[in-house]
Amino acid sequence: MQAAVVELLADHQLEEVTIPRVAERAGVHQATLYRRWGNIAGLVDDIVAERLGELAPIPDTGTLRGDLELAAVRFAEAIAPLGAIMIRAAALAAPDADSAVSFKTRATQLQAMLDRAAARGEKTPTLTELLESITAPLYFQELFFGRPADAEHARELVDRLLIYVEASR
Amino acid sequence: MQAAVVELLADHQLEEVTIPRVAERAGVHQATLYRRWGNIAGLVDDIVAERLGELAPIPDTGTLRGDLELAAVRFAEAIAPLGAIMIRAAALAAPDADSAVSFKTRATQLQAMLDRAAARGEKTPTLTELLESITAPLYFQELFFGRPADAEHARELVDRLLIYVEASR
DNA sequence: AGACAAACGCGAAGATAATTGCTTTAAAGC
DNA sequence: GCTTTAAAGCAATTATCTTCGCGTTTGTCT
Repeated sequence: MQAAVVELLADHQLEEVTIPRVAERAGVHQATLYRRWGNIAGLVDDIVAERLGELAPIPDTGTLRGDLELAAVRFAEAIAPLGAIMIRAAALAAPDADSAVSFKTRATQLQAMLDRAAARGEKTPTLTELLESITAPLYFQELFFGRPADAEHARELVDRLLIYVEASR
Repeated sequence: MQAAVVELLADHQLEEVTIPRVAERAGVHQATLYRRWGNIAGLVDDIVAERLGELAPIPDTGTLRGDLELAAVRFAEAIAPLGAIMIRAAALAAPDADSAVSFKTRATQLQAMLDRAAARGEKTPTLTELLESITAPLYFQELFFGRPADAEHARELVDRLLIYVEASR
């Protein structure tokens, strides 16, 4: 299932990736996909969540900078191969229940990461600051400029966030 | 045309806003819309660009902070009434030619704004830093949390950017 | 093994969207 | 005022998605 969607996204426009096509490629019946996910957005969103869970687990390196960088780089690498298209598809599904849950879960884990840093006595950003300073720009660049998320950019963003945190607290 | 789309977006899901429906509401023939825009995404993207041009002209207040705040607040106010839905629709159309042009135009104007500040001798962020620190978070919050862009939040982001710029240059 | 529940396969029917050739209206230039 | 050109209306055709009832498989529990 995962494979079929990723392959289709690789050489088709997002609008061309439909339930019937995914079903054909995956060798399952369309009705199965419609029953399980309802629409393409739900399916793709599920896959993004799955990928992030596998490829971008929340790190625990012992320092805030280490955690942030690893989290950011992993995140960038997990979404990069799929390009802007997958992010757009995931964004489409955003406000409904399921994807909200997967997002919330991830947010909770990131919060725990920040809490660990705070417990060590480090100056830490808020979760919102983290999401807005790192996740948001990575998504944004993909979405509007087609710039794939890469490790170097991710590190740059972490740096920017930490400079701000140091300066303002 | 504008009106028909905005009205439909007001009380329908994005997927329910289709060319045939917009055409009916606007009292024009669907073929007209298909010929001019090809699909819904192109149409919506056009409308977003038009709105931004009208409602969020690039300011020239005399100070960087003033410019940034006004630009951010206007931007937030221009997109807020449309909610996440319109951003998603615009994002869908992102990488193709037309929307790239409108985006580029806007980016050029913002760059000019930054240049003016630099000419006055102010410490200025890069265009990328501006987009990533202000535009990206506003989009992100709308997209994933349904939090409408509001003036206060916009100002907070400007503040964050300027603290960073002061601290790092 | 047998019984049950849950998920999947199948194909057809129904609904909607997208395209097309042609006609008609409107506008612009001369 | 007339000609030319571009855009909009129109309706039929085509393509595509989406849903549905029903039978079959698969896995689990006893």
